[in-house]
Amino acid sequence: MKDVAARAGVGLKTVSRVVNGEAGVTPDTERRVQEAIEALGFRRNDSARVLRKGRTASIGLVLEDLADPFYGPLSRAVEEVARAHGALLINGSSAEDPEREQELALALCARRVDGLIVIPAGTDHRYLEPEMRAGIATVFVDRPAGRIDADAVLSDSFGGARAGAAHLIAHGHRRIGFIGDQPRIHTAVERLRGYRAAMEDAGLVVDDAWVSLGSTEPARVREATAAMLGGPNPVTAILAGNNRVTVTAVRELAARERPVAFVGFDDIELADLLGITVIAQDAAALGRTAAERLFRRLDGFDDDASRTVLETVLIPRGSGELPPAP
Amino acid sequence: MKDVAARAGVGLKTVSRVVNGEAGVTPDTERRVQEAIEALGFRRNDSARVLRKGRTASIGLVLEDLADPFYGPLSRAVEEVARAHGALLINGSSAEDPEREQELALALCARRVDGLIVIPAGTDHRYLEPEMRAGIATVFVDRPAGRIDADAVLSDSFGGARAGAAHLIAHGHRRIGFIGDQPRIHTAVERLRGYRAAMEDAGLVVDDAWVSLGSTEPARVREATAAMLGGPNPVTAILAGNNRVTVTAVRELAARERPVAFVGFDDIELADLLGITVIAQDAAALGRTAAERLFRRLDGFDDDASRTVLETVLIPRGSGELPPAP
DNA sequence: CTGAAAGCGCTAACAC
DNA sequence: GTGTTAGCGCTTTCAG
Repeated sequence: MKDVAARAGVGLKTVSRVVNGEAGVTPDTERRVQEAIEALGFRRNDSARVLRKGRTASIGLVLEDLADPFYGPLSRAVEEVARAHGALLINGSSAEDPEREQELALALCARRVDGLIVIPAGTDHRYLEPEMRAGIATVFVDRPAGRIDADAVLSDSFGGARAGAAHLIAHGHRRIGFIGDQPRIHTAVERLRGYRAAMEDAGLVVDDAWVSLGSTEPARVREATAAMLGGPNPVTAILAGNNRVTVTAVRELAARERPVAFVGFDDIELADLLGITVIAQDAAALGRTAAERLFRRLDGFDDDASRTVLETVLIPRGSGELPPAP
Repeated sequence: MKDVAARAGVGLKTVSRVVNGEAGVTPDTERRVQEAIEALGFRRNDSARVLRKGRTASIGLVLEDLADPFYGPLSRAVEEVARAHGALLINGSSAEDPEREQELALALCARRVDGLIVIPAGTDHRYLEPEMRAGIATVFVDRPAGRIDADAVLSDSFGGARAGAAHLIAHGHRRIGFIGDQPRIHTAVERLRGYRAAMEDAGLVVDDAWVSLGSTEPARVREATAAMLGGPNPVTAILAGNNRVTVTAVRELAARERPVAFVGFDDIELADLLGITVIAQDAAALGRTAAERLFRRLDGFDDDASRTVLETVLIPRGSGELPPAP
C-alpha cells in the first residue's frame, strides 16, 4: 500500500480510501491510484485490516464430519448466511472426538473468528467460557452445549423418535428394536427416550436386547441388527437412530429374506426409491437458523441464551408400514 | 499479552517465548507467566501473529457446493491433509457461478491463505496470476484451470465415460443416450467425448437427439430423459454425466414401465441396493492428492505445473447389464 | 536468560 | 480533498 502511494504520488490514506471505496477523493486522484494498484498487482492485506478493525468477518463451524451427508447441507446453509453478512466460513471436523473439538474451537478463537457455531462432540464446554466472555459469539447446533449456558438450535429428536416408534406400533408391531449412536451424544439419548416413551404410551415393555447404542460403524450396526433379529425374542421392526445407522441397517435388512419393518432417522438420498420410511430433519434449516441467531448476536442483540427446536417430519414410504412378519 | 507481561512482572518478549514454547526461560519465570495467562484468560491473537510472520497456516478451498455429496468427502480429505500440516481450511461454494468463484478466490487471497485449492466454475483464471506470483500456491481439482498454467488433479472423465458407454454397447445396446452437465464444465465435455469415442469405436452413429448437456436441475434432466426415450428413435440405455444427473435419471427411469439400461457417473449412497451400475471416482483421493501437492509446493517444491489423473472404476450392479428392451 | 525498540500493513482520528 | 500520526498485538533484532 505504501508502494502504491509512492507510485501514485499520494498519501497512504488516500490509497486506503480508494481501496475501501470511501468518499472524498477526486476522480483524477482515484484514477492515478487505481493505475498504481493495477501496475503493482496490489491486493489489500486483510490480516492487517483485521488487526486494526478487530473484526475478521469470518465465522467458524466445528462439526463432526464434513463428509457426512447430513453436515454438508448444514454447512452450506451456514455459509450462505455468512455470505449474506460478508463473512467467510472456516470449518473443521472433530471426527466426534471431544479433544479434537476443543482443539479446533480454540484454534478458531485464536484466529479471532467473530463467531463460532459448534456441533459438539464433547459434553463439557466450559473451556469456551473465557472466549465467550472475550466476545466470541457462540451458537450450538444439533446438540446442546454441556455445562455452560449457550444458544442452541436443535431438532426435535425426542418427538421424532417417539412418532417413529408410534408409527410402527400403529402398524401392529409390539417387538421393536432401536439402534442408536453413542450414549455420550445428546441426540442418541433423546431419540432413545422418544422410543421408550412411545413404547410406554402403548403399554409395551422394552426388552433390553432390543436396544443398542454405540458407534455408527457398519460392523457394530450389523451386529446389533443381527442380535435383535436372531435372539429368543426377535423384533419385527427396527427404528434407526441416525443417518449412518439407517444406511447400514437398510443394507442389512435388504439381505434378509424375512421382511422387517423399518423407520430411519434422517432422510437419505434415494430413500424414496427404496421405499424407506424416515423421520426427516432439515439439516439446512438447522444451519440457517443457527447462523441467523449468531449474526443477530454479532449485531449486538444480547438477551439470554435460547433454545430453538425444529420439528421433524415422518415420511411414510413403505418400509415403516409393513405389518409384523409372522 | 502486554497485560500478561505486566501481571507476571516480566517483559513482553518473555511472555511471547512462553506462549510459543521457545527455549530460554527459567522454569520459575515460566510458571509465573503461565499463572498470569490463566488468570487473565489470555489467548494469543493469531491475526497479529500472521501479520508479523507472513504465513496464516490456513488454506482456502473453493468448490461448487458443499451440500453436494461429491464435495463433502473431497473437502474432508483436504481438511485432513491440512490438519496434518497444522493448517485450517476455509471453504467457499461458488454455486457454479464464475463470478462468485472469482470473488471467493480473491477474498481468500486477501486473507492471505497460504494456498488455494480451486474447483473452477469459470474458464478463465488469469485473475489469479498476480496472486500466484505473490506466492499463493494454487492447485486445481476435478477440473483444470483455464488460460493459466497451474497444477491440476483430475479424474479420468474421458476414460470413465468411454468405459461406461462401451459397457452398455457390450450388453447389446446400439441407441445410447448421454445426459451431462453444462458444456462450460470441463468434465462434462470430457465425458461426452468419452461417450462419443466409445460409440465411434463400435461403429455407431450418434443421433443428436441422444445427447443432452445442460443444468443438473431435476426438471432439465427429466425433460432430457423423456425426450430421449420418447422420440422417433428412442434410446435403450442412458449414460449419466454426473452424480446429480444420476440421481434424477434413476428416479425418472424407476417411474417407467419399460426397462432402460443405465450407467451413472459417480457412485452414490445406496446405489448398491438399487442395483445401479456406476463409474465411480474417488472424491476423497482427489482432495487428498490435491492437498498433498499444495503442501509440497508450500514446502518449497517448485517445478513446473503438473497434471495428475486418477483412475475411475466401473462397478456393475445390474442396471448397466440389462439387455435392450424390445 | 531477559527486555526494549522497531515494524508487519492497515485504519481511526485528526490535522492541513 | 488529502496527508500525518498513532497504534492494533504480535515477533524479530539486538542489546543488556
